[in-house]
Amino acid sequence: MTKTDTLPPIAHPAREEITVEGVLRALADPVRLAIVRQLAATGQEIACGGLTVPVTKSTLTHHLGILRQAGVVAGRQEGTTRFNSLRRNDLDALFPGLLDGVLAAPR
Amino acid sequence: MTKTDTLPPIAHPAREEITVEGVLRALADPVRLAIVRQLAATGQEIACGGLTVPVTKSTLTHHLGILRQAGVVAGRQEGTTRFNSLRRNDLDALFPGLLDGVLAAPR
DNA sequence: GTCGTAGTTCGACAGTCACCGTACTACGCC
DNA sequence: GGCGTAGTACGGTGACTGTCGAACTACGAC
Repeated sequence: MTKTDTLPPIAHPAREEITVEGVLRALADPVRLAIVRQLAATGQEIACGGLTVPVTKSTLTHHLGILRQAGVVAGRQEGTTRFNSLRRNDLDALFPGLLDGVLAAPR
Repeated sequence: MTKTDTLPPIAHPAREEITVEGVLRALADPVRLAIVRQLAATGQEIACGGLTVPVTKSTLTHHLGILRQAGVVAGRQEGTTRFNSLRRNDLDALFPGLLDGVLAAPR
């Protein structure tokens, strides 16, 4: 059928699809770690333009894509703005303590 | 003086030298994750030859070097055998919950 | 001394990755 | 409609990384 059934704008992995290795690989980059830290610090959604990272827009899109594919962040489209949020519930449920351990680290 | 003062055979980072990013990067590889899992499962030292990994000896040496540099594992030389152990104390002190979260993950 | 075993070192090679600039789409406002 | 802004897609490039085989060192046993 050609009607607009559900029409998911962005693809995210289901909770069961998230793997430790994918998450670790996603977090093992200074830029992505900075993104996650900012999302965790505010505890709110942040638009791409609201993230403070030392890379260009295209590179930022690249990193957000990796974080999204790994199941670390979720994206919500609203107009031309894309709001990113941390999938804390899923990560804490799958890997309890992991995210807190990473975020608590001084460096 | 040229006497044998302490004479550390293998160089490991001090606890303060360990960084989150380094640890994450070290763990973000299936082979290294398998090594860490085996070390954690037994809770004891394991010689290089006692590790079950699908790579050659030289590649295994390479991975152990990365894990050691990151401060994840410690190596102790005894004759021609090198015993590897998990630096659980240091990791738990620096990043509480991180290692447990990783190890508890089903995949 | 000789031999076998444990592990490291040294290129070399293929694949991946972070990064960028440019071009493009989509939305909102005038 | 026309324009500016938000973000994505694409193509390319340099750097890093995982992998291997072969050569090497070091220790222990015979």
